[in-house]
Amino acid sequence: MTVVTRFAPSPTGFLHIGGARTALFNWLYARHNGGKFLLRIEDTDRERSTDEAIQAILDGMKWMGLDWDGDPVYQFSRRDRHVEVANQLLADGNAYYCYASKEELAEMREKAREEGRPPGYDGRWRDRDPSEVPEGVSPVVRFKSPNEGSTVIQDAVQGNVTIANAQLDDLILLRADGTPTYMLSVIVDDHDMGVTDIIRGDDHLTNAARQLQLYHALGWDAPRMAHIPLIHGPDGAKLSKRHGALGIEAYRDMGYLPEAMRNYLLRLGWSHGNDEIISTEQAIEWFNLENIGKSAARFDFDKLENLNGHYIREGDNAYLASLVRPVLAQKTGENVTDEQISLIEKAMNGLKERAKSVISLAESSLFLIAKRPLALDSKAEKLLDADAAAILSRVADALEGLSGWEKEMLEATVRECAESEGLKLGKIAQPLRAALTGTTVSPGIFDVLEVLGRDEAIGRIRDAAKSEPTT
RNA sequence: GUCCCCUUCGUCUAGUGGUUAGGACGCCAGAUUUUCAUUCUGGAAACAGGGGUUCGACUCCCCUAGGGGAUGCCA
Repeated sequence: MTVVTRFAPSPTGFLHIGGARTALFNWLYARHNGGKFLLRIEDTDRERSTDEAIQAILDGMKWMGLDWDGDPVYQFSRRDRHVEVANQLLADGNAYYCYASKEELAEMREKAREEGRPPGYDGRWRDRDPSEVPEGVSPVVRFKSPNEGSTVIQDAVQGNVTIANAQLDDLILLRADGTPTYMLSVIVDDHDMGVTDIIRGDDHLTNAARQLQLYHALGWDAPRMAHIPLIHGPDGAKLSKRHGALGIEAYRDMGYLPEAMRNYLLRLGWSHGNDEIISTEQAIEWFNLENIGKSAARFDFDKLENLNGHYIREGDNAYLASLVRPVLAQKTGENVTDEQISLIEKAMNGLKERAKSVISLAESSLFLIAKRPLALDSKAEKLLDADAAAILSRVADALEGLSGWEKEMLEATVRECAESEGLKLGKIAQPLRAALTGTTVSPGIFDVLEVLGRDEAIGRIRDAAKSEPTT
């Protein structure tokens, strides 16, 4: 049977990191097995679902590079089908109308707690005579779940998990207003969509038992299940919207690459021996359910950043330049020209070696597109004293005499200057760097010299030396 | 309260009865170097506790502790 997985977020907020990992695992599993990966938007909570959230989820998925098969399924649009199944359950005697009020429910919960019993609805309308139905109360439809025995979840990650049926109360299938609840909708949709494997957070583990009972009552085969552990924040607490969980777009804005996110998230909870750097292609080849860990993991920015640095260093120069472009535009408040981008692309080898994020890549590119005279930071300014100015002036003279402008000859020339001045290369390189970049940190100085080009480079050196050509 | 799950360096993890308990991030030291990074070398750092089972337990069982999840007319 072809594998069919799905990612089923509810659009009540953005796509957070845990959801992104769940989506990734489902995607990898489907791709690994040559199956389908479906997307279903669980928007049955009309109060809290928003179009903005749907858009954020779609955008987040696209950014992560997780493409789904077919069109997204909007759960709310399938409500008639859900009601139909509820009616079938009713007709088969597997469901019933319940007229209990919210107050009664609250009482039941409190009482159960006091008596140390499993909490929940006590089933008072399970077998009640229709003549007792109160006036003017619209009932909910409840599932008549088994009271005896137990339900075993054969989970691909958690192993066999047994839950006593007495622990599970009669859940609501249809609300008083006639709309289906999540518990009903998921199983109907998973069944109708032909989902074979459900991979989701283990906060759904108890739900799984309830859903299994429903599958059983309906005479349907249940999909295979894999409940993956949740991701915690750096402090070990639950990573939730309330606790500083960020939407996936926040990571994009912080300058993380999607390939780094994929690698990091994959490794958070899944392993393949000692492998750390795992490309997406490799991940598709290797991914399985067996190697998913059972314990919750903490999110660690340091490791993400390290991976991000790796993928930036490995990244294609034109690709990186294109990512830098909007950041630069935002930082300078000006439009970035194609010429400037090609300049940055040319300098990319030196730039990307030093970057940990697209943001820092953009920041270190700034000097390339700066206008003369350069603004100097305080350290650069300190470096450019009178002595330095005099030396730079002579360096400018020497460079001006050059017939070409290739890195090798630039380096040879500067080294000669150092030798004739009786100075170590560093004594010239640092002032030169300050003059050319306005800072004390940059790619190799000869690369900078070459990329900047003759006129711009000499101009910047003269600016710093406050000198005119001597000839 | 009730039920379920988890527990190897600070963090992510490998390990499936016999290992000097391995790797990665981070940290520390050193090498390379025109700055910063990269790269390379080395170092400190862990089996939650207690009982069993066994010739032998990180690996199997039980208990305790700690952590997490569920307990909605949310998903």
